[in-house]
Amino acid sequence: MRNERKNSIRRNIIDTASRLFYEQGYGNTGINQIIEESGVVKSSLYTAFRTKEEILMAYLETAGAATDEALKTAANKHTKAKDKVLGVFDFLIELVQQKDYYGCNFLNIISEVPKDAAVVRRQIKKQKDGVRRLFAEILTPIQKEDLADEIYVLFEGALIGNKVHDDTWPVTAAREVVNKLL
Amino acid sequence: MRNERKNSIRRNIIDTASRLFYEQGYGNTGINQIIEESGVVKSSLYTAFRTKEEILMAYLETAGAATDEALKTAANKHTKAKDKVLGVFDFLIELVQQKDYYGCNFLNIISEVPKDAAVVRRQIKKQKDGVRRLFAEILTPIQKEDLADEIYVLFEGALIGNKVHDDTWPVTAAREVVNKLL
Amino acid sequence: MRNERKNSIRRNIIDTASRLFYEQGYGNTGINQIIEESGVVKSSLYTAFRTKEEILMAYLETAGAATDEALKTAANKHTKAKDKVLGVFDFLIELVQQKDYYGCNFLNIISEVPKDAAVVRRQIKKQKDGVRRLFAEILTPIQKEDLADEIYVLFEGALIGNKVHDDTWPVTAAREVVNKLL
Amino acid sequence: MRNERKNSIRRNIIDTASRLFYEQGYGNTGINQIIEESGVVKSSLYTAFRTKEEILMAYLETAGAATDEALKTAANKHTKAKDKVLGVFDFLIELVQQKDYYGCNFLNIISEVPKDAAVVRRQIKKQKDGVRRLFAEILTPIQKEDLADEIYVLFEGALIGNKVHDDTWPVTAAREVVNKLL
DNA sequence: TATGAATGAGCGTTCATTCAT
DNA sequence: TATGAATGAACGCTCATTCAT
Repeated sequence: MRNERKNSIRRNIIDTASRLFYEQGYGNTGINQIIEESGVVKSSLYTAFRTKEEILMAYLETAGAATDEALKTAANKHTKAKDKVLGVFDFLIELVQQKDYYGCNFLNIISEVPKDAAVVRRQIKKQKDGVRRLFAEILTPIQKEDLADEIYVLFEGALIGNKVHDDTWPVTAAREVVNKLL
Repeated sequence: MRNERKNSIRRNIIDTASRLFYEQGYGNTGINQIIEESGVVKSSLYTAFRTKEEILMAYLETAGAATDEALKTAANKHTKAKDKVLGVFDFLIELVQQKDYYGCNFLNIISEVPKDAAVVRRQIKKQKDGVRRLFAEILTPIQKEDLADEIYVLFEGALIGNKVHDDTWPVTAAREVVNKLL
Repeated sequence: MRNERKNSIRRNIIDTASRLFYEQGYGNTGINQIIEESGVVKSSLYTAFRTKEEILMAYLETAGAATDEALKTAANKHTKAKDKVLGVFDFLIELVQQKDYYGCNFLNIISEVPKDAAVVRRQIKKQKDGVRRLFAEILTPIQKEDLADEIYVLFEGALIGNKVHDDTWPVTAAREVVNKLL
Repeated sequence: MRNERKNSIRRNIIDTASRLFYEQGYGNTGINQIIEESGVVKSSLYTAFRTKEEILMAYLETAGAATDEALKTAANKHTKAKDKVLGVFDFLIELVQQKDYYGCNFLNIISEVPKDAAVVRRQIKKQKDGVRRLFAEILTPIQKEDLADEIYVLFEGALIGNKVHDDTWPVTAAREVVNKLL
């Protein structure tokens, strides 16, 4: 019961903050907006999290786990290595066309965190290293793991290109290069 | 006389703001810091620029022109199309290793501007369209302009990958893919 | 006209803050109370003063000048050195009996400023050094300036004793010792 | 068992709070810091003490008993009345030179307690009345008890003078006056 | 009794912008 | 046109205390 309540507060904050951080950005989201939209009192928020940055970390971890899962699922729809990789890019193509898609959770954050927020940067790097590893794991069976990072660079180019141009073509272009590479 | 002064004020603000926006980010840089470090008084700043966003626009335009120039110069060091393209990536490799390099000016900004700042987003898109066009112009003579956008996606992947991992390898990996593609 | 307004804001803040700092203490007085009772808007206050501590400094300087003046006046009512010194203690006796007297401005502050507020402590020390100097200057003509610090210690004992016991007797006792010493 | 635990909690809180109140001041020490550094959970603290002020009272009483003891010990090192009194000031001279000395426990507090904290002020007065009584008791055998309060004022002047000037000379000066008086 | 969770009020400070001259 | 002064709203965070279990 106690934990339920604590968790409900934490969850509530993380859920609200996640939505706001994602839609508006970290800097453009104030603690006050988080408490208003979550209904959690300010001091309770600061009992659950010591700083705004800690909320950001929770957001990154939550979104990170979901992203890992989604990418793996997309890959595992296929059996052959090349299809798995292409499956990831197919997933991206669908993803970026969703109307509530505002770009990659992690790339959105990385440019607006202050210099001294090394923990945040490290977490994002860690998340992205997971994607590199995913590609490497898929490609190892066909002895093409040395292509993992090249494909990863295309993955990032697809995401940020979509953000800049607000269009699907960067993802499609990246997929096409992957298709040629493998 | 007046115009000189006005222009010197504008330049002064743009120079200072550019440095700060680039090093700290747009949101992490306050108007007060800009006036302190530029020596321009606050109301003069607001005579020269109507909003903070206008200063941002001036920064993007200034940095954009310089970037265009630098990329063209890097390409024009070579004569053959493929070499020109690779020359651009070679330039990136050197660029990201400079100690005062904090990432791509434009990708740094795009994620932290508020939703309603369509002008800013449009400007960044325009800037990046210039890069696509550059690749297309280089590749047209050898009838490979349809690869321009694929190479552009690698260009962006290189930049943002460098930002995330704080390392040169994403740029090198992107260059390698370009080498294979052409 | 401009300066009038600026000064009126500064003066207004200093006056209000002085009263509140003196009556309630520095820590027990919030910026919000200062702005409410002075009528000055919060951001105007922070244009005039960079920090709360700066307001404290202005208070100490203002009160310090007034105190210096009052002590000198009290001393100069007399011509003989001993009478001058006793005059200072007579002034104290009257002072501490005033109904709006809450103790020495400076001793009130010294114990509640944080460790790192060295500027504040230095200012208080400087103020008190002025009192020591006053006694020394009075006593030099009769070649008793070596007693200045002993009398100064009695001066402080009188003030803090009055604060602790909320009574005039510590001042009277100090005066009596001075009478014996000279 | 329960009482042991309760007492250990009380002692723990008092010890931690005493250290913090003394080193940082009452206002500059928050309940949160006390619970963090004592390891006692917040609600247990509020079971043992009803308010922060009650903790302050416990601190004053504890420190008061220790101070009484120390002063008596210092006096009883001697047999003659004058020596006893001078012994107290000798003790002060050593005391204020200790590196973890931050001023008189009681004078440190008196200026920063809110107006309405009459209990606290009364306790401090009571503590200091004990010092006056000590001097009186020492001086009664030699029929000089009428000097007790004059010596007490010097005692306070020594302490607060040391606080202001961060130096031993005020204590030495006070001792010298005592020497002359007796 | 003991406690983990929750509270509302307030902290000092900074934001981008506008006004009066 | 240029400027020093002024603005209201919001910032992230901490306070001493109380509640439900």
